[in-house]
Amino acid sequence: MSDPVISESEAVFSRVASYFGVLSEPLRLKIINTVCRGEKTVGGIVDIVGSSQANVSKHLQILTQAGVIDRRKEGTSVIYSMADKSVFDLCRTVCNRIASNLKGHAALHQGLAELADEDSWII
Amino acid sequence: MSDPVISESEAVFSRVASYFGVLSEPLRLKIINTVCRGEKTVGGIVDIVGSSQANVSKHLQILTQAGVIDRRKEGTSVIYSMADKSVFDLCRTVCNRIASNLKGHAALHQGLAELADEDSWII
DNA sequence: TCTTTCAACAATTATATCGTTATATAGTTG
DNA sequence: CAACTATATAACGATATAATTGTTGAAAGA
Repeated sequence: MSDPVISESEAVFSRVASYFGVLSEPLRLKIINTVCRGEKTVGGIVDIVGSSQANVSKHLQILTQAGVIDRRKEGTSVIYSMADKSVFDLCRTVCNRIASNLKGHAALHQGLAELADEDSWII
Repeated sequence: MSDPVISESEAVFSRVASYFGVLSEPLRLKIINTVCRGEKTVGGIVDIVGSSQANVSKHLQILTQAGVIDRRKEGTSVIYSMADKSVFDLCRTVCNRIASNLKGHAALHQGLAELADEDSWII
C-alpha cells in the first residue's frame, strides 16, 4: 500500500463530517427532539414537527441509516425510537457554545447602548 | 406576542443545525485538525491540507465566523488559531460513536462469516 | 517606484440537498 | 379479493454549497 495514511485519514474526516451533516438540518434535530421524548410512529412525528409525511419519512431514513434512531414495525405502523443517546451530548455542547456566544453579543450590545446613552458625548 | 414558543424553538433548531453544518465538511475538519496542533498561517494550512489557497481561505472565513478559530494579522501574514476548544469534545464523541458502529459491523461481519463457514448448513 | 508575496474577493460551474407531488408497497379489515 | 391506512420511494424543481480560476489589495523589500 502506497501512502495509506493520507487516504485513510481522508476517509475518517469524511465519515465524521457526514455524521455532523446528519445533524445539520433543523427538521432532523426537531425529529430527534421529538423521538427522544418517547418512541413515536411516523404519523405521530409528522403531527408534531409540522412537515409533510414524505419529507419526514425521508429524514427518518437518513437518521436511521446514521444510527441515530431505531426502526421497528408494529402492525401497519412503524415506530421510531432513540438509538444513539450520545447525540444529546453533542447538542448540549453546541447549545452551550451558542449560548456563551450570545452572552458575548449581549454584553457588547449593552456596552454599545450605554455608550450611546451616556453623557460620554457631551461636547 | 402570539405563539412565540414555536418560532423561537424553530430559530434554536436552525442555529444548532448551522453549527453542525460548519463541521460537516471534511476540509473544514482537516483545517481544524491542523490548526489545533498549533497556530498557522494560511499558507501553512494550505500546504498541509492540500487544497487551493482560495478554497482554504473561504473555509477559514466560515470557521472564523462560526467562532471555531481566531484570526490575527502579523506582518503580511494572517495567523489562525483555535478559539473554540469544545469542538474537540464534539469530534471525540462522534469518533467514538462511529468506532462503536464499526465494531458492530465487524461483529456482524464475523457472525456472517461464521454462519457461512459452520456446519449449520448441513442438510 | 517596481516587484514579490500573501491573502481575500468575485464569478462560474458542478454537485448536493431540501421539499413537494405523485405513486408504490405492506399490513389490516370487510 | 377489494378497500383502507400507514409508510416508503421516485421524480422533479428550487436552493444552497463547494471548488476552480482569475483578479484585486495590501504589506515588505530592492
